[in-house]
Amino acid sequence: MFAISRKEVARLAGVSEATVSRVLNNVGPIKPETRDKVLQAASEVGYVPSALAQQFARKKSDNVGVILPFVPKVQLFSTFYFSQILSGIGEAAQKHGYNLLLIFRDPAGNRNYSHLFRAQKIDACIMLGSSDSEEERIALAELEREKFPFCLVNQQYSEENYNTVDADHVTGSYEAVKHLITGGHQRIAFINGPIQFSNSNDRFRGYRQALIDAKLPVDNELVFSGNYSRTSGLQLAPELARRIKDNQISAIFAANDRMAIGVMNGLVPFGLVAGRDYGLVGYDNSDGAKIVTPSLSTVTVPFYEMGQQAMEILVADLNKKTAQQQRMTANKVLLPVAFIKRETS
Amino acid sequence: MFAISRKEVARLAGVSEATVSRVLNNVGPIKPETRDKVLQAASEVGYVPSALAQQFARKKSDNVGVILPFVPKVQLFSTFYFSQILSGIGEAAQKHGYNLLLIFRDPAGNRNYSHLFRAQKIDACIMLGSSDSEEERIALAELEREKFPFCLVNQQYSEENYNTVDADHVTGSYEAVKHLITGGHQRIAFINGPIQFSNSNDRFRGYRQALIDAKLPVDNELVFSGNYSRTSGLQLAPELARRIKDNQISAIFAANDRMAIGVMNGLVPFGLVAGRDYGLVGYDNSDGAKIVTPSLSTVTVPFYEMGQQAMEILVADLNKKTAQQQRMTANKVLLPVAFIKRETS
DNA sequence: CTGAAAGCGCTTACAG
DNA sequence: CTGAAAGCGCTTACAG
Repeated sequence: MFAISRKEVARLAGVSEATVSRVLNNVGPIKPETRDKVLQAASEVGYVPSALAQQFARKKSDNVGVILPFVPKVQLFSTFYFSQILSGIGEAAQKHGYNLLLIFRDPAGNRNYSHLFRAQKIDACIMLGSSDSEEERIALAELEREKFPFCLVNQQYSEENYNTVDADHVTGSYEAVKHLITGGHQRIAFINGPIQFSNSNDRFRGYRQALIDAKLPVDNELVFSGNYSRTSGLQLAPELARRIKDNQISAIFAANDRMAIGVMNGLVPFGLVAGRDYGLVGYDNSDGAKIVTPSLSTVTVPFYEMGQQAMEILVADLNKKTAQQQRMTANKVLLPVAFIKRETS
Repeated sequence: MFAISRKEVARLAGVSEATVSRVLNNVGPIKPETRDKVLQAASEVGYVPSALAQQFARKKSDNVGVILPFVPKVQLFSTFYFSQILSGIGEAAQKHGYNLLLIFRDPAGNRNYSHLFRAQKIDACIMLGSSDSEEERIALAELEREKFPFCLVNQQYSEENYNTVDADHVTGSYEAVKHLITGGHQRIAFINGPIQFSNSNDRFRGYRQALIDAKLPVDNELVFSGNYSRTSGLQLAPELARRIKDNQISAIFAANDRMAIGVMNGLVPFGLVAGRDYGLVGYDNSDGAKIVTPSLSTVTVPFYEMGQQAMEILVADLNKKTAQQQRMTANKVLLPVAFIKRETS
């Protein structure tokens, strides 16, 4: 149960403890044979440096925090969405020697992100599921003011100079709607998610522009809103069914797959089948889109790459900081998305 | 950018630094007015203790590691599965003041879990997606030998005395198959996952027992194997189609929903519809089971609770350790599952 | 009830 | 190229 100490290694190798550290950290000039002696001794006793002591001495935790919506709410979000992003973050973190600290937002709505930095629990953090609110803005502004490195994923505060990794949802939505129009649809309903998410607004802009470019009217009566859950799509079904049957709606574009699938499932009891009685396009290219019947046309988003890039940006920032570089200008990355045609459209 | 130090607080409150620590940690007897002075001073200067220094001094990282399959492979597993368990772990961790350190297994197959403990990066860990292999057994045995607290989720090494949280997959599978038998099915195929997972074996045992209890033969010709992915189910479709049409198979029980859905999707081109032309039951009650058409009968597993319990077991172990209690006997928890009837059966 | 001091196990500037 | 020593910011046994 006793940890093997550095002292032991030093004794065995016949050098000072400082030299052991230097060899193990590959720092400073070391005589090759000294290095060998130390390495030999270290592996002999199975020495493992204490990360706790290193972090303390270096004043660096090597942890990158990943902020997630508070637990019960995670379910509301697509698990697909988070898993993909998280995997991407994990891959890049591993590559650069950082640990991932998972942090669920406080249920009480408390947004004290800087506390995590002040307590030195994390060196940087990645915000997932961030949404525009007064508290969130205040919390992010504080991080910025204190120069704590962070990066937003899939959420933008356009007027702010924050690191951001997002996907081109305007174009993605534009393509989705354009596809429906090309397919002959003129009355296209849009089901959006909450407007606290910048990517909801992006989708609306794409939807709107596609209509305008096709010289079709933008009718507020055709814009609905849900909360990105399947249930919220399901609940709109009766209203949508009525309008489809009245020929007021011929196709539907939903801001994510889950709502699209909710709609699709909900319209079946009304005898309405996607792809046959109305066009339907979702968004995200989640696992669900492939397995539903008929399969769901959608827009694929490079979530994995988004996670990777967010991590890369932070690593770059952390290295700059080490190099005493001052003001860093924020990095804003926008990745491409792609429309995927399946059976519902 | 300068962290406010404890020294500052001590000066302001007119006490020693030791007293500041005592007040903030609520340890030892403190005169109420001293406490007030310190608390007042601390909040005045916005003092936040360094977690790094605390962890170092206490020789305790407050981190619980969550070991996940290595990144590319995470996709093979159901994201649903991990999200649920992770949320449960997160909830319990938060409650007890532990941080979650996400650790993806080494792609190289290296299983040096103890290194994480020796480096003091984690105080305990939870194993997700563990499967029976020589390397895994060696790595776990080492943890046990060193008395590093860990807990397995959804995987058992029955002959070993390890902390384990699992669900009663034998009964779950038994119920699923019994339901099919009750529905009049006599030739029930079983699609299992890799046998390195104890829960695959559990499912087979449940399947087998249900047949035996119903005085039906256990026919090896009816047992197939996949890898828990949708694709592996899809690939079995041609063979299954042939057998269904030959009346050799009347129903299928798949070890998870994804394979069941793969089968279901794959049989459609053969004109075979689940629930009409053959009975089908999956396992997990994933999101997918609800959205496919026809909806999939399945077995629901309390993943969230499993995560919670794993964390609770570890917290109890860690507290015991602190209290110098010696040999701890492992905790083995088996949670109940429930069959859910939907349209495919 | 409180202070002075040792100690946790490293890193790293300084001196040689 | 290497050693002696200061310092990182806490906790906690010891003394009073």
